[in-house]
Amino acid sequence: MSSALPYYDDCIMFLLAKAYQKVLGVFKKRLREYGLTPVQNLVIMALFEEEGASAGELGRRLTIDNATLSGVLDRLAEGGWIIKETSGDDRRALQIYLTQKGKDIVRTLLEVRDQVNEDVLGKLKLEEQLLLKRILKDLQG
Amino acid sequence: MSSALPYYDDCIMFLLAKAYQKVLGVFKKRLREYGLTPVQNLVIMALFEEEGASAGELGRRLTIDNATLSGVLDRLAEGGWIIKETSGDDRRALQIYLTQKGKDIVRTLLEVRDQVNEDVLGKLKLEEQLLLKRILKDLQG
DNA sequence: ACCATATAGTTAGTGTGCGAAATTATTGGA
DNA sequence: TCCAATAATTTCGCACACTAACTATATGGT
Repeated sequence: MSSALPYYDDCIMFLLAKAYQKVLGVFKKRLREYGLTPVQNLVIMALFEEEGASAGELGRRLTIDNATLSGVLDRLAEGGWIIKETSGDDRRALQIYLTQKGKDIVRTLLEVRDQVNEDVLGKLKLEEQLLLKRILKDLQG
Repeated sequence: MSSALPYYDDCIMFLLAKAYQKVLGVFKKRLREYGLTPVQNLVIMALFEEEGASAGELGRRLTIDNATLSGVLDRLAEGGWIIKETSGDDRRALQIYLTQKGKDIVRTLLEVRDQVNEDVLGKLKLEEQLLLKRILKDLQG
């Protein structure tokens, strides 16, 4: 007498999708007042950690496709968060820098991240939080 | 003496995003030969479990936005997987059914799900798998 | 019966993700 | 030096995801 579970209750893709969408929504809402999206946030933080990075370097660091990143960078430049220069060493490549506006938002973005982490993970035991992070990293590899 | 972690190593949104993208990619690749996307797969399975469902019911079950679902249903109908009828009870609503082609793919979709689960979760201990699923469900709520 | 309100679904606009083709610049031989 | 193979980025096309606006239908109260 098996009471069949719904299909998606045993579909890891579905479970990940919905957890991700939920968390992304929280993040998005918190960023709205700054006019930034979650992905734009990630790119700003990656640039803060690696000034003058090229698009390729950012893409590798963030696992974002070149084709996707190209548009994200355009919107960030248009919003005055970053500057795209062509590299002197290799004129195919970009050197991308945060503007002052970009640098000024970094502290806020760190706070937003920590608030979202707390919102989302707060209800879990510390050991569960650590295990979850470890497993999610393992899944990527 | 804090050796600062990269920003995203302590950003649950990022960790979820990348794990999800990885698993989604595996799923997508396995479905390509059938001409279905992962989301289309989900809708077919939900319809299999709830024949004649309306768009709203599918959306609630799968946590998919009406606006998104509308396009997904169009593409499924165009591919001959489903039929959209307007309900007699309430002419605003749809009654959506699998075609024979849609019913015939169900067994395959179950196999694909199980293969992907095995691919992705196989390296984890069983207790880790269960904990992961539980936590992901908790995050949604 | 009538109208305000609510509900089901579609459409438009923006952002993201990804495969594939195109563009421009670099490099390693022949 | 010149040309083929590579590499960095962009562009195009398609599929979602989500917000807001819109259409069509239902419903409840007067």
